[in-house]
Amino acid sequence: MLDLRHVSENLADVKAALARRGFADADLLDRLGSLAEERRSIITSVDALRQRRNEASQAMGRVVDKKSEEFQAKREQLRALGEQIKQGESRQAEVEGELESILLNLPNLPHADTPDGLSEADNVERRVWGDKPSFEFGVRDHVEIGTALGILDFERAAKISGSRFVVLKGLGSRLNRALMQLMLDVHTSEHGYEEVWPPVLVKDSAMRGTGQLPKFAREAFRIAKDEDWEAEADLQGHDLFLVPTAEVPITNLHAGEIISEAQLPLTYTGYTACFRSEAGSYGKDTRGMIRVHQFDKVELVRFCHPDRGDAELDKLTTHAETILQRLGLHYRVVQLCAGDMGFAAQKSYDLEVWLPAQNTYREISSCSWFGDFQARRMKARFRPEPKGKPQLLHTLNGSGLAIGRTLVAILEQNQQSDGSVNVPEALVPYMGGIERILPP
RNA sequence: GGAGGAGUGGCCGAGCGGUCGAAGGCGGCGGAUUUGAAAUCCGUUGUAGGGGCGACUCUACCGGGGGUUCGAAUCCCUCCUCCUCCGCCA
Repeated sequence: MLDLRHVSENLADVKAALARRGFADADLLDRLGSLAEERRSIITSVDALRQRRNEASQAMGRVVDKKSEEFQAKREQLRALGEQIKQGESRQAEVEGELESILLNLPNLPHADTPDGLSEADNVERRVWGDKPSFEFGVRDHVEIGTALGILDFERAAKISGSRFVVLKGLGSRLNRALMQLMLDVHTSEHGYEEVWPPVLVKDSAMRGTGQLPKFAREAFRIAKDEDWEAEADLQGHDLFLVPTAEVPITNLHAGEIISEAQLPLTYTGYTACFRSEAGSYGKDTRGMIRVHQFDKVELVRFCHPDRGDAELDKLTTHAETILQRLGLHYRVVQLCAGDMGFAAQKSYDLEVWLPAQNTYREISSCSWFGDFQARRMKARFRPEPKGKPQLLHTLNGSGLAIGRTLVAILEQNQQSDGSVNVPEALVPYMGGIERILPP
């Protein structure tokens, strides 16, 4: 969420910044400006009325004879004043409600470093690691490879759960588990993250905190708690959502808290299954396990001092990259342009791994710096040393990595002419010494 | 699912419907004392939003929301959370 004061005092700048990401609803921002003004004048007048009432009420408390006519008359007067206050308060609540709903739907302002552009095509390649593997045989995609090896089963997944699901079997399942362990081990013991295993069902307040709600409700799976199932459209805390990423529960760990500055940065890594409805992506990546409703991911989350955000983003990105390097997977890093960034991000790098069967790089990690955007929604603050006023934290997160897509990349980049797949050296210990997955 | 109990400031904990943003303690900060430290003493110490160049001032907040009242931390309703006991359960 953007700061109301900042937005209303810098309307033109905010409009321009939002336009960079393709958000061009100038009327909405004007509406916000006039509401902000109205809000201030209501507060001023209601406060004055309240002050009058407080003084008068206190005077009444000191009156000895509470049965006197004077007292009765005064009481009538104050009753009218009370009505006025009530009216003012309800108008204030109305105005603030509308302001909040506008603010909750405004995306973050792109950072000055974020390049211009409105689509994926405008992203900027920052670096490339490794070389494209070359094959002297026709490359096959992960669906073919995995199915032939008997480690991926899309047909049975569809039987059980429908399209966009996969069953991992045998060494496929083991590979998935090995990846999870490798990632968590590296991030905890080499990069200093604290490991957490959070709930994957979360309240709407958590989804709001990180920015998934209210705008992207359709992209989440929602669990109804009781027979309200279809009845209630508004989200009043009765429902739970399946997390689309561990970012949600882990970032919300510190919602409503005030952290002491000395504890910063706070860094967490955690594995969760992730659930996405993929509404609006019909027909996109329908084959294979690139885009599925349920996948596994190890996430990295950092909370830091506002001055450190940029450096923290570089660090976080490097941590995610380490995994790809350990696995020997060819990839590149692109910086997202303003229009391609997520709703809450102000600066983002994507890690894109090479998929030979698609002859393209595909996102396997997205590392973002959110500034105080999420922190404001969550009320996550820190206290500057030694005795300063609480200030909003900065939050960052990135996939480290999406396990499913990593598995795809391994199958495709490490495929052999005989249909087997080499297990990356770093994973061999986690695979019980198995170095190669052979066809049955 | 059934029966009870509780939610107050960073923490603990008091609080007859008016003088309560809230006693007291702990913690934090500043100072005195000390060669230094501990101990002791004195002072200070919430958040947010208005107004003012500023000193400052006003308003709101005692789990959330609603109500009663001239006036609510205190009374009523409702929701949420936590705890205890019983049942069920991986």
